[in-house]
Amino acid sequence: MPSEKPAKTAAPARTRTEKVHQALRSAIIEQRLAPGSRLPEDAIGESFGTSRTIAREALGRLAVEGLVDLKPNRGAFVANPSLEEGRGIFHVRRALERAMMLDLSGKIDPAIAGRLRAMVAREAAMASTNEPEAIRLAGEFHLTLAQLTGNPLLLRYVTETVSRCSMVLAMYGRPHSTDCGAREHAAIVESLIAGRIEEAAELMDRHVAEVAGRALLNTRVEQDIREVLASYAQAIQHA
Amino acid sequence: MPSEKPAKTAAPARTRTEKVHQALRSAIIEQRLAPGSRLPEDAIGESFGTSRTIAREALGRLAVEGLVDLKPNRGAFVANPSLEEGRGIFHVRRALERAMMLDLSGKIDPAIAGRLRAMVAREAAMASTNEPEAIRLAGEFHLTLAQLTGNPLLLRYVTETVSRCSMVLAMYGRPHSTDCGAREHAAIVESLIAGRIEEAAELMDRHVAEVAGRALLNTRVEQDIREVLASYAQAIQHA
DNA sequence: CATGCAGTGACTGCATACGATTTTTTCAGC
DNA sequence: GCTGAAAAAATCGTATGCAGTCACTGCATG
Repeated sequence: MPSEKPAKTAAPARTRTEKVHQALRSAIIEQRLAPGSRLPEDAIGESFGTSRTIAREALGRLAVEGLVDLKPNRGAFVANPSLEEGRGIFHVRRALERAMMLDLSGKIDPAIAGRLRAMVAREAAMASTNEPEAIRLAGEFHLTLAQLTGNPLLLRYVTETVSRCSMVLAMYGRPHSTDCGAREHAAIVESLIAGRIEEAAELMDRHVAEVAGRALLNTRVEQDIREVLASYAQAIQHA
Repeated sequence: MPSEKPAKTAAPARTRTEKVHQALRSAIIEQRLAPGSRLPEDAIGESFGTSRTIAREALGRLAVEGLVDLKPNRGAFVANPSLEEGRGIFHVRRALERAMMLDLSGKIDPAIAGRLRAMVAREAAMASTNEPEAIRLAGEFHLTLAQLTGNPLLLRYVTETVSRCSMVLAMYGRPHSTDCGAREHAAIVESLIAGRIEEAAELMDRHVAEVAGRALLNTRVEQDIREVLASYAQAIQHA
């Protein structure tokens, strides 16, 4: 049982289905639920004090979002993207965030500028003291920018890709590879505020590419049980 | 009752939920269901010979896709994007399809080249004789390219945006504004086959922008009842 | 010792039932 | 006839129950 409460997102979540939907999403993104693990409807219902109906519906929606795999007659599993899929997700995110920056042209007034600077400052402060919080803030930074475009679809896609990217990073990224984000975010914000949109877009593009590169290039994680067991099998043979 | 059968998509759709999900999606995209119309769970269940459970789950998933609006305790409605949202959707699509083209670098072998040329040829042939089919083929062209990238997320997003763009076009586009697509598609394919990826991306970018522009730029539809009634109110005052 | 097969258990797929909430209709009072 | 409140209808939100399907275990067989 997790000791700390899961982070709450924005919306109030009227119905239980939505509550469970969001809770599961957070749990998956925050890696409380390991990729590939089973998600039985019963267990979820019991955890949240609801019936299977709710759990079932939430799982269906998460499947649409790509956070869980739904296998017919077998049940739901936390998505377990391959390294290759991870690269693909980052690729899409990069394109989206570039478009997002271009869309922000003329939408940065002084009040917003202040808010963005404050966000980045908080992020920088957390970088050395509270890493999980820093990671969360880094993600929120991108989401805030997406929100500023006023484009609901863009917001949805950026939200989804950011979620899945953090999942991929947790799976394949090296630890401590995230703390460098604040400085880059700051540069992006300053370009944005100065109205140098093209430059900001370029910076963002490189930022996302670098985050992807840091994590995905050289790491390799065994996907298959057999790969994991191979080394043990060898050990046995040598013994 | 519709006389022709709805078009079937790729997947076999094992469960009834998935079947209803896909059927509703097709119905919405093909404009069989007008934007804004109610989607009562009972009615849907009855139409498909299932219980509300199925209908409800399908609606929830469609809501995640953005094709229906789910209002708490009120029910589901076919999405009714404003002109502004329509522009936003096209904006996202443009970014995605640009990324898609760049992703196709080195993935066009002779066999694929042939397939693409054939597709465009069929499209051109249909342009004057069978317009609905031409529109369908035009959409399929984009989907085929997305599939060729081998990036599942990109495919999903392109599929979604293409769907929603055709919806938006049907709502706000002028009639007969779609037939010019084949020539542009041909140019894109030739650049692609020749390996001039940057050029192909540029062409695609302009292509999507133009499709959007043709439809959305000069048309204006009153979104709000009040806007519609404003002129009448004025007339009364003048009388 | 490896392989095939039937029994068992767990879990999903779907339908139905009931309480809650919203919308519409009805009807009394002005 | 219009306004407003109360009753009625419609429809959603959720729980529960049953049947179907799949995976797994253990045993028999080559």
